[in-house]
Amino acid sequence: MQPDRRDRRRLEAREEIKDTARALLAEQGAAGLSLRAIAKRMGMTAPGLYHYFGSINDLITALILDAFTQLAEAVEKADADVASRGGAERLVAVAHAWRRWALDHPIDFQLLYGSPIPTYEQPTDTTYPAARRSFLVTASIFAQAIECGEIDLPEEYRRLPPEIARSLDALTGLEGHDQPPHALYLAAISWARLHGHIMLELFHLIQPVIGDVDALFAHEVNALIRQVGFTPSQ
Amino acid sequence: MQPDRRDRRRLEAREEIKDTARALLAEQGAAGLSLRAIAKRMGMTAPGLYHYFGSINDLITALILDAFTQLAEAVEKADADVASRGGAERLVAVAHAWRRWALDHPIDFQLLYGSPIPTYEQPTDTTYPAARRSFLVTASIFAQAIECGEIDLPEEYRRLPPEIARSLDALTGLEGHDQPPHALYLAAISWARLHGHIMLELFHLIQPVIGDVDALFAHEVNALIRQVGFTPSQ
DNA sequence: CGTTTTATCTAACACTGTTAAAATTACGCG
DNA sequence: CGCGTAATTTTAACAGTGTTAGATAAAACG
Repeated sequence: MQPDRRDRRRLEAREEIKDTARALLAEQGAAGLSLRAIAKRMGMTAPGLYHYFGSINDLITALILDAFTQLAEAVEKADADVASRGGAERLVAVAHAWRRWALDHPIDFQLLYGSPIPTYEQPTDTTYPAARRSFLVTASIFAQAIECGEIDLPEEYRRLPPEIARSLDALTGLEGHDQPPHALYLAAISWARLHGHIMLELFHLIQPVIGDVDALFAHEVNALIRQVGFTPSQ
Repeated sequence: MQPDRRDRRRLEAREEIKDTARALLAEQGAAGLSLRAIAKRMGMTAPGLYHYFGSINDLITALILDAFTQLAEAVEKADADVASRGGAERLVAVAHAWRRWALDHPIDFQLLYGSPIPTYEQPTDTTYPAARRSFLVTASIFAQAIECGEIDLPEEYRRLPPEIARSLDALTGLEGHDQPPHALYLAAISWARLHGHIMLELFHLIQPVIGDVDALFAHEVNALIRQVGFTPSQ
């Protein structure tokens, strides 16, 4: 017997299903995603897919995990491209890459950070590690910037609330979280600011008042850089 | 004939349908919402609902509009309760009321700012005015604070990007937008920051790293107050 | 070749939104 | 009161959905 060959065939089939789902998702949005549609496009029938995914929820979860790593890779690449520069520039690059990926993959992004499928319930324990990968890029930048003295922490971020400091202390050193508390905190609030802009933009809620959302985002990223304490001259 | 009586009956039926939908939504989430479920609970059949709503999309849109005004009223009330105080305190009150409403009505909030129903497409031109009402509360606070000299604009917000300034200038004076450009801009970025925190919190994405999200939000609101230039002493 | 495992299909169930047509109810007026 | 009209509501049906059970085809192994 050749389990490799069979397993490979099985994995290929899983990939083909996911690719078809992604294509359907891109063409017709979340409403166009259905097992029967996927199966028809692949030349088979819906129940056949159950040999590769236990349910449509499992399939969606797989798509979400893939999308998270795709986002993380885009963000990591953007960071790597300017790795030689200072933390401020790296953070700017990461922020713009993050937004760009969201705008280029709106359905995937809503799959990650919205809940476009009513029947679908996100298995938080599974998806969070995938979500964390992008976050850690930001956290690492802050960690290094703090260590290198690129950041002069403003008063409001110098002393963290004790409850939060406790959580962050407990986290530091744990599984991949080798960043100091301040880096994690700054990364978290940066993530939230970034995320808010992107989501409002994706839903076209901020365009009517601001108009040029590109300029808004660029300006706000610059403001963020200053407000977290990056020294302007550097 | 008494059109008033019939119209009133019709409006009451519409309200009953929406209330039933809200109850179903609260009990079973977005997945539990269906015309047949609503009809069954009301003691009628699904096609009967079509005399009150053209489609389930129309019904959802109505729910969204109601939720937007409910959010706006909560925010306006929070502002009114501290109307005598300074802009900083008003903004803090509004921010917390906003978050509180979101946490107390997670499904409604996702209905507003997510797209929980795949087949549903938001009629932006209809929902945006409703969304704007909450936004205008924040904008008004900023407008008054700027006028009263409560705000000493930091460098990064003193000069706005020309593309944005142009949009904001065009908006000022138009339909209810009597706020100066800087007030609108500060309100927009505050909204985005607020929104990002709330969304990440609703999806339980920020708890694993921060822990005490109440403390995080309170701290970030305080940071926002300072960063937009509210004088600390006031 | 036969056997056994793997993969896929057909049929069915309980749902979904929606439409057409029929049936029922309520109302105003002579 | 009773008739006629208009407003409601129901039944039946269509085309979808995810999912399961059981039969069937295909491939792999001895």
